[in-house]
Amino acid sequence: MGYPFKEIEAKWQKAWAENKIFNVSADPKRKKYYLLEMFPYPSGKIHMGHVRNYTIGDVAARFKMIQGYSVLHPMGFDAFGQPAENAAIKNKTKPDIWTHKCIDWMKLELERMGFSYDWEREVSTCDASYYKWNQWIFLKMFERGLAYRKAATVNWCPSCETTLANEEVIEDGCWRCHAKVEQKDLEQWFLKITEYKERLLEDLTQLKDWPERVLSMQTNWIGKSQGVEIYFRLKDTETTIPVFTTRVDTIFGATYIVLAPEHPLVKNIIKGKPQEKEALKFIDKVARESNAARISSDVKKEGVFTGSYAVNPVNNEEIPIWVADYVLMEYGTGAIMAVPTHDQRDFLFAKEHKLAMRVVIKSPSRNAAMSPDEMKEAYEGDGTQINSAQFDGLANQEAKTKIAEWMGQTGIGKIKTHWRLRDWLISRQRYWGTPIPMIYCPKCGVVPVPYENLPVELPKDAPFTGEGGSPLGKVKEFVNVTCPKCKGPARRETDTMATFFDSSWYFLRFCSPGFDKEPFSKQEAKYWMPVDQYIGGIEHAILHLLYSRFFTKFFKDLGMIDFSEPFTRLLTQGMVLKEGEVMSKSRGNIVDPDSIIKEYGADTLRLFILFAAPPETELEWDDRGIEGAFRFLNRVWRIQDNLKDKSDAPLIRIMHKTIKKVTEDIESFKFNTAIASIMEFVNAIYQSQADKEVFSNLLIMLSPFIPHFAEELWQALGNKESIFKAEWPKYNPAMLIEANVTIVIQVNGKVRAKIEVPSGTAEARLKELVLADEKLKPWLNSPIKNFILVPNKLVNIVI
RNA sequence: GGGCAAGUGGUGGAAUGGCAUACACGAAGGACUUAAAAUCCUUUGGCCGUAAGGUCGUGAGGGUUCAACUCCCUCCUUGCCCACCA
Repeated sequence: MGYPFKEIEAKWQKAWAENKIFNVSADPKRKKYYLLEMFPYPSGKIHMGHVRNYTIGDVAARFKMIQGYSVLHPMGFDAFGQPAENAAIKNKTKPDIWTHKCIDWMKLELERMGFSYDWEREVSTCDASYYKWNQWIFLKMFERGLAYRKAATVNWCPSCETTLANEEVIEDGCWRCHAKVEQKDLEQWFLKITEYKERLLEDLTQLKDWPERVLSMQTNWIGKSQGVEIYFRLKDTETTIPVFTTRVDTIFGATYIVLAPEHPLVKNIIKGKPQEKEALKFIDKVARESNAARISSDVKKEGVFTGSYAVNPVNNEEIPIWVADYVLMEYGTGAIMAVPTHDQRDFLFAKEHKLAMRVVIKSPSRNAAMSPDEMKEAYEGDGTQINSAQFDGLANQEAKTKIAEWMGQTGIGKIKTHWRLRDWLISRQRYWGTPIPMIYCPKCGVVPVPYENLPVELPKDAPFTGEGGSPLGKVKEFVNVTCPKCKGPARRETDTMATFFDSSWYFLRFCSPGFDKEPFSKQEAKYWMPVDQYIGGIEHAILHLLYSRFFTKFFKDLGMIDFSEPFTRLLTQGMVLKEGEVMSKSRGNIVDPDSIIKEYGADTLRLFILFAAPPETELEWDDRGIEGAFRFLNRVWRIQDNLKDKSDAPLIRIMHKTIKKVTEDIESFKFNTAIASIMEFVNAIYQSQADKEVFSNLLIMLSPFIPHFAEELWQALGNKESIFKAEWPKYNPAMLIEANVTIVIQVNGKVRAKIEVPSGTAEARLKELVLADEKLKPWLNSPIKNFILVPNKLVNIVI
């Protein structure tokens, strides 16, 4: 029962496609708006997360469209990647066939939701016409030394049999299958994202319309930390041990040094010492432990004395050198100076091993410095320098600068900045990805494939079983090539690119999807870019967004674009939950969008999802909420049969208020409250009588949310053009001013009465009226101390 | 351990210094109906009260203010991200 959504939705989806109302081209006379949602991985079925993401985007796109913008709203598929390979093995087909089947099906589902995409711009990253440009970009990076090869210990997932980027290792497990990650040595291709670290960090300040959360995650990931590298000398030798510290103000409190167990110096300095045997045993033990185990044992910090001493360059003090598991070789110099009084980890370690301590910062909240014996924990706060020679008496923050300068001058140390960001490992020993366009020649070495030979096409029939090694290595015609330089026999690179490469620039490709001279047309990109609004999940807050920013800066350096940030505004939508848990196959709590569309229609699904929660927060799925949304649509549907010649004056006032509220709310992505105020408006129509004009405005306001429904009723009113060519209604500010206003009267902050007075009543007159109010009499039994007036709203009488 | 969010009726949520709980769901009652569905109308935070009305109430405690869900401090809980990062 209910309105005939099935026919209506099919009818308008067809009509919109035939009339190409969502197909746009660059039009310098109109203002552009580029709205982009993160394109999906074609798994075969859309889920509620997609529906939510794309519905939010569709509202914004259609809203801008009705406001007269030239709106670019494209869609495509992030089509390379492991799951297609796995699915192809399982279903005894080929990734190519499998993926295209999935794309066709998903496209159908997206069309059924009524999204306003310009399908003429569709791209799939697995098509040679797309990945050709991945290879082109790679070659450009190679020319500039940004793509390089190096032997490295890499994260290896034994289950997926491939290498993983640092970013893809989550708490010692593979990000996809959670299998325990192992370490393995391989020759790999890296992208030098670290070359852009300063710009990636600095430009975050330009991103005023990104969520705070995402900015701080990116900042943490880049991980800039400023400090000093101090050169300790190994006692009785000329060997220096550099250590990195951000707390150079505590240098006079350093009472020992700690090296990471993997530190290259360790084996040297224990040689022949009585502690050698014990130390070797310890190092071996740590080496066998996984990273996770090392981190989880955070309660107890283990370590051994090496038998050697270092000389503290600031005071020539000899201090013991230890090896401990809480120092990591990957960070800093793999060696630290330990200041147990002012660093909690050092404190615990020193207590455990009865090492010396010295206080060098006096807390401002105490008269005298603490003695190390009475300390229960390290003091990590600010204070005044003590026991610090010529720096005594300085505030420690000031001392930081002074000591660093002094060290620089004397050569004791050097101001240094450390970064957490590592270069990006993009080689994958997998089939379903972009072939890396490189050739290995026994004579010429590493030779890039010439531009005119692109694309290096992925062979259609690689024999892959999912077991070890790269499937491309088994295709002889692919591997065996002639060297472009010497024409001698050579071997092709058989690794493919990480799929994050594909998605790092697709937003540029959408500007000119068929362009065949370069990855994108500079002219088109100049018109459409940057993306005005980007929408997607928080799970991409670091990787995808960081890589896209990196690529954008690279294109700027190539002179292809003149902006440095790709996404002006970013919205990260919340997840869809059911019974408080994320919808997922493994939990078995999935609601299939298709079944909802069949039963209630796409408009009902859209309305529910937009109304149930604001876009950024989590959304709790509720079957009854769907029915509520459907009921509302039917309620609006019935209005058309009861239109009158003239609307009531109060209803027209409410309409103007509603227009204001809905316009502002949509602009700030508060779709739930925009819909709520439309519902109030509909309730008011039911209490009153509406004419065609009022109803038309109602439909336009509804159209971004429930497009088929609004279009149907719009044209049923006799309109020949699409509602999306109509004009967004404007409110008349004069209609918002009420003749009478209700004034809330408080006594000592508590509401005691309400009176209705003409809008703009003067204070003296209002006071008179208020004090005459009968209801207030019992409360005004003491002298009035103060009379506070908030115009047209409230008075508070203080007694 | 650090950072960032968030905590409001039976439920999703609204209000960002000025009437706490808009809008919706659910529930209860009524109208229509042979009946049901659908629809329409009414009520719906707790406690006291027949009622008028009073009183308490936005995770806990304190503070600022004429006035605090909103701002400040301390704490608790949950979620997300980072993490022996020197």
